[in-house]
Amino acid sequence: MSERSSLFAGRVRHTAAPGLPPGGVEGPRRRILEAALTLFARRGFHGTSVRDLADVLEQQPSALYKHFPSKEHVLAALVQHGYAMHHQTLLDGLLTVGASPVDQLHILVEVNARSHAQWPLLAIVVHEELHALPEALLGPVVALRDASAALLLRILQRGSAEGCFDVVDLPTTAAAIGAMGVRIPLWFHPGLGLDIDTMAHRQALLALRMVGATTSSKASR
Amino acid sequence: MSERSSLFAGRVRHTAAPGLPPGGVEGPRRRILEAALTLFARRGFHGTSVRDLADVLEQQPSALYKHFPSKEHVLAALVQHGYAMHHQTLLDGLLTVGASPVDQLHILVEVNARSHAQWPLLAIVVHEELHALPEALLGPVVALRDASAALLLRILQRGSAEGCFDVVDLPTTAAAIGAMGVRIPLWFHPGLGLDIDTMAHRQALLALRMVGATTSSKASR
DNA sequence: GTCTATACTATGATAGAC
DNA sequence: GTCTATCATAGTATAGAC
Repeated sequence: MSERSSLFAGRVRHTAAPGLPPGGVEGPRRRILEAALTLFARRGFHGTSVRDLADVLEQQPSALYKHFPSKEHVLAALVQHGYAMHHQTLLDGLLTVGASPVDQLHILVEVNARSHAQWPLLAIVVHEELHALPEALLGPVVALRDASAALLLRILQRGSAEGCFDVVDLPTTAAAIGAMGVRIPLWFHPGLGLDIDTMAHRQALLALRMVGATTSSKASR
Repeated sequence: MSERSSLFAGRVRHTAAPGLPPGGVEGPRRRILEAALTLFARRGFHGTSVRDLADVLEQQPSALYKHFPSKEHVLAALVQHGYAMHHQTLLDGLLTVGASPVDQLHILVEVNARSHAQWPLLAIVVHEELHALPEALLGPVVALRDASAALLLRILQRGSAEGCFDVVDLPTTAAAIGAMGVRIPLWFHPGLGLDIDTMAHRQALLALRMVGATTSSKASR
């Protein structure tokens, strides 16, 4: 339980390449984003200088400014990429199930967990470096995050209204379910002998337990 | 659900004074720690300069170096203070209950939640800025954190062995329970119309649900 | 124990040649 | 689109007077 594992705090563990999900940008912009992703995840946005980034890329700092107008724009692109991918993942998951809140919560938690486990560097940067974005770059990005949160809240509300959930307290429960996913990059890694799909499935079971809905057509191990 | 609330990410919200729990240091060192706490929580360790800190204190940067040998030592003192207070809180809580794993899990989650809700600035700095500490200052501090994590794990293991818990998966469950507490400073605030004790009690209920132990002598609302 | 003054380095970003 | 060279500022930390 040591080697600096952590249920309560920590930072990123392994430097899984590529780190950045496919899609969106390509070419030199992508190369820069991948390098920045690793550095920001390990040392933080303010802990990473433009020179550090240029060193990893084996380029001069000035070369980066042909692709991004500032260091902050690099972070903004990463966060945007992360939230967009994540939100799309949630929507894709929801499309695979029916109208049952139980099934919807199950799949939402499952794909959320898979997403965080599969792209831990991106999850870290998005969650822990967002505060470094200036207001101007924050707005568009936060809208996507709020949309994802709203999905969870709506499912919990519908499940309560329909009587299939027994939700103790909406904000506390939603926050607990969200927290479970967000923290994945800080403790989960392949070396645990627990594969991503199993872990994701078990998080879904935990979420269903939290809302008092132990039975699910999808929950049968 | 907007105004930048956040189930999935965020930063600190309100600047509740004093922010730093009582005990330990006093005098000028304490004044410095309190100012640093607010700044580190809001802008991060690397996002805060010694000049920023001196400005808040209405002193010259050089004055700080009579009390701390470096900026990193200020962070180390904060993290140490935070982990020590937190661990003591957990132990104090456990002393108030008997040998039942159900009661022990209940009280552990409850006092953990209260601690995070009451000292959100400190929790933020401890959890999100720990990575900025150099190895030399990290060791002693991390030992306390691991001891706290071990308490939770042992309770879960005992409860499983005694048959009062049905734990789906030890690391996943422990991480989920820990995550729930760690994220409190990012969404909970007094303005929600949910007081600390109620929220803490409900987190304890959620934890008991996660381990399949819905009944508890302390859990009766 | 605080001040003024300053050393020295690192930082984000730009200019202009190729 | 990358390079060399450089600017202006901000960074951590120290020296020495009071």
